[in-house]
Amino acid sequence: MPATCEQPLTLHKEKVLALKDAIELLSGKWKFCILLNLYNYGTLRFKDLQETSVGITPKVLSKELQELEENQLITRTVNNTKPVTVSYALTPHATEIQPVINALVEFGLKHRMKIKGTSS
Amino acid sequence: MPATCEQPLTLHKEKVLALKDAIELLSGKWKFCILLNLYNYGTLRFKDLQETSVGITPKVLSKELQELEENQLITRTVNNTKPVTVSYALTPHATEIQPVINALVEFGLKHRMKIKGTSS
DNA sequence: ATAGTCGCTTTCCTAAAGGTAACGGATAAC
DNA sequence: GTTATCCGTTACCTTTAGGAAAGCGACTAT
Repeated sequence: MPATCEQPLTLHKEKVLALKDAIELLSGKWKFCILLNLYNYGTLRFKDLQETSVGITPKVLSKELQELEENQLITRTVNNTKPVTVSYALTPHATEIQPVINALVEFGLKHRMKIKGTSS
Repeated sequence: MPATCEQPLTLHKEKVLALKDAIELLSGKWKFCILLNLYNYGTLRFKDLQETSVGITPKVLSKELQELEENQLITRTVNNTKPVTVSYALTPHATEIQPVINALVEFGLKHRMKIKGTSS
């Protein structure tokens, strides 16, 4: 039905499925933010993530971290420190998301200028 | 607090804000999918989008399109055809999102192989 | 006049996301 | 023994996203 079709239909459908997988995994208010902080700082403890992801509550942070770990995007390491601390870090597999985040950040910056300049 | 800091704090905070803006705008189950279809086909009518975004209901599609239009990512054009048709197309500003979608698709493909190969 | 297409809108509902607040065990400092 | 830190968990609640089903106005074809 569409007027133009730039690529085979099957290839396009595969892309749609892959996109839906990625969305199912990463959508929500916090996951990208958590990952960005880990990209920037390398390794962060629970409390660090609570502070850098401004506004998140411990309950939600805990849940997001579990989901990211289940999907092998981060690792969880318990350190035997004085009060127990837990370190979170990215897995190699998570580096595949870095281009996504970079692109999102860049779009966000441009969109800010575009929209907030227009509607004022 | 974080162990390593690869860039100035202010720059990082700006990135976090831009990322949150982008997430607020694009998160959800359908927006990326709609945009991908428009990238692929160039221009689509309401019903085309309903078919290519498999599973979406007219109500939700309508809402998503309105939000995308409000944010100047797509244009809405009413054609004076026999039964009324409406064409949706991307704005130049929307091309900024293409890298995001490409990166998401690529991640989705790799993640499929990684996870579904592992857990079987 | 009946039935179909297209682009929605409306109503109703459920499930999930996410927030608030308080508490828990472990350990350590005062 | 009281307080504090760290990493959560639990219980409860509100908000939002999103799905199901039906209808509607304009037009067309039979």
